[in-house]
Amino acid sequence: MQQISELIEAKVLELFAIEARVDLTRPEEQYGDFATNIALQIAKQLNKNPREIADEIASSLHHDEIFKAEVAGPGFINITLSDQGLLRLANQETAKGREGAVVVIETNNPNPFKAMHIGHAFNSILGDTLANFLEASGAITHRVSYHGDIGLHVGKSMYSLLRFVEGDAGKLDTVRQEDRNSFISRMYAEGSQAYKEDPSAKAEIDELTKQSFTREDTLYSAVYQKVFDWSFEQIDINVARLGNKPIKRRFLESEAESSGVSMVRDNVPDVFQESDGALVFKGSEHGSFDNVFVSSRGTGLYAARDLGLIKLKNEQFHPRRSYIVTAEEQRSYFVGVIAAAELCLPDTNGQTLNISTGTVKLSTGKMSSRDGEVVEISWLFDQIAEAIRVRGGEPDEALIAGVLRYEFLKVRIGSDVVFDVNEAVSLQGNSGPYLQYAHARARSILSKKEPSTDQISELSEGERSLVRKISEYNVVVIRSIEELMPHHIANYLYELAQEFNRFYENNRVIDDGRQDVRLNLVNKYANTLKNGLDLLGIYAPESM
RNA sequence: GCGCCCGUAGCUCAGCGGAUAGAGCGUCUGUCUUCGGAACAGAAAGUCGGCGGUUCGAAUCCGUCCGGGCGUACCA
Repeated sequence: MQQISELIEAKVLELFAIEARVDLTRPEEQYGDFATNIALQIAKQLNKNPREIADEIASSLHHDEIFKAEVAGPGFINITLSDQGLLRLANQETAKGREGAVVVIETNNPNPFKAMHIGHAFNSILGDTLANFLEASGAITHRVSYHGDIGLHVGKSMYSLLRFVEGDAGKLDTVRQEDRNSFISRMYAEGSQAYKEDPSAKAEIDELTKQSFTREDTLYSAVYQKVFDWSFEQIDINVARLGNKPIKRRFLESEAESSGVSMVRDNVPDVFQESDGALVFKGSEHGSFDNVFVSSRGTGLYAARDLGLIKLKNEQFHPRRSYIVTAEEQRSYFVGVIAAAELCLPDTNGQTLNISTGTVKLSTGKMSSRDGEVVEISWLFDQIAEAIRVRGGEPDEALIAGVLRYEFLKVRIGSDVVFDVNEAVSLQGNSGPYLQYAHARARSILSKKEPSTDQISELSEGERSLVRKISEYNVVVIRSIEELMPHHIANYLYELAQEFNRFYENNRVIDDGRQDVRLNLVNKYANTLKNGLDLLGIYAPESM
């Protein structure tokens, strides 16, 4: 493909003395394998009819044996490769645009002391997938996580927990392991409600929140530690169930806090200024908004912690790039935090990038969750498993994760995801299971007979369509990885699987006269699909 | 008010300077004694929010208006 572009560029230079950049696109199949609009682009400066220009270029290209060139429409040059040329294209390797660069990326950040919900799942899956992309492009990738182990949500949970244990932390042992998820979730919900409705509870919770920073009281500390451990046990389980790869280092807000607050103090008044007793960063001068980093009480706020976290990551990894995936409401906030960090730590300049996602909204369909506010991840797992069972399938973990991953990865990063459980769980059409099924089907054929020959001379129409689609893989993947936009791959893989299913309907493989050729193509297809699914972190099953 | 994001088929979304605007779901009609039907083929359905502009060419770029979301100092 690169050669074809260069060939045409050379012809344009030769015929018209113009140095132009020729971009090839993949047009609809009826037009050929590649197309370029170069004639339309240079028509004006040549003051010539674009079709004439296209004709000249096209006829000069005709000699080459690997393709034919035709002019169509207002002046497009459509290029069709020989079957051999197309097949060769289907075998290329992907490029390594980040070879050797050290990068850090947060791949999950649910908080302990409260339930993990669907929004956490979204960010986790996205972060993990982008980490796959970074790795695929050759970067030395460190997956990390970041969690809020201090603050108001801890106070709320501790309020209910201390009531539950009635002075004896040992009472927590009566909670069975399989109930811990919902137990933690209930404790938080109750504390949250009390905080809202009962002024005396609110005062108590504020006090318990302060204690989350120090944890000096022995009962508090014992309860805290136990539920902290449970929380991470559950977080690890749930994150793994999403299909995420393990993280290298877990960061906590408490450690980021101490690092961040001292950093802020050290940079007064150059970076931060005192205002009403608080330490403030004038983000409005840096494309953000003025924001308090250290409160007038002297405690670090969220921004100070994020600042400290940037420092900790830099010290530990010295990354070329550090990625933080968050919801869009934090977009402008992070512009400020990153600007402040770069002023305090000049060697982190250009290092930290905030990728902001849309929000997960719930459709108005039959969406039930215990408190009506959030959809807990464990509930969602159950719903998907049930849907698979209803269909007569085995709800193994890989399938469940595939449903969620694909649902979140198929939309462009930044746009909102309206999550409809019923639809996600329908397992039909443009869905994770469709792709997994399309893979299992192909592998099923291959398990009956192995492909032998790699000698393919001529392709039938249906075969050629499949090869044509396979040959698009590299371009799509390179673009997707470069832009860190998973949806390009997701959409491509769906089209690829559709193409295969079409092929499958009309082309008998085993015991057909063209068995050897077709086995080879099925093998190519299955490997291509698997590679793509691997990048998305979706398991490609041999059977299901 | 100011800043950022978004308005594409009934619904959910791709397409982000080019050839008749695509897909899934939903609706309607078919295929079906299957190398695994979680499939395939087809139909109906769109003033690409409105209006201007740039361009040989605009859903795509620019302006403006309308409509929605988020943010806008001691929450996270």
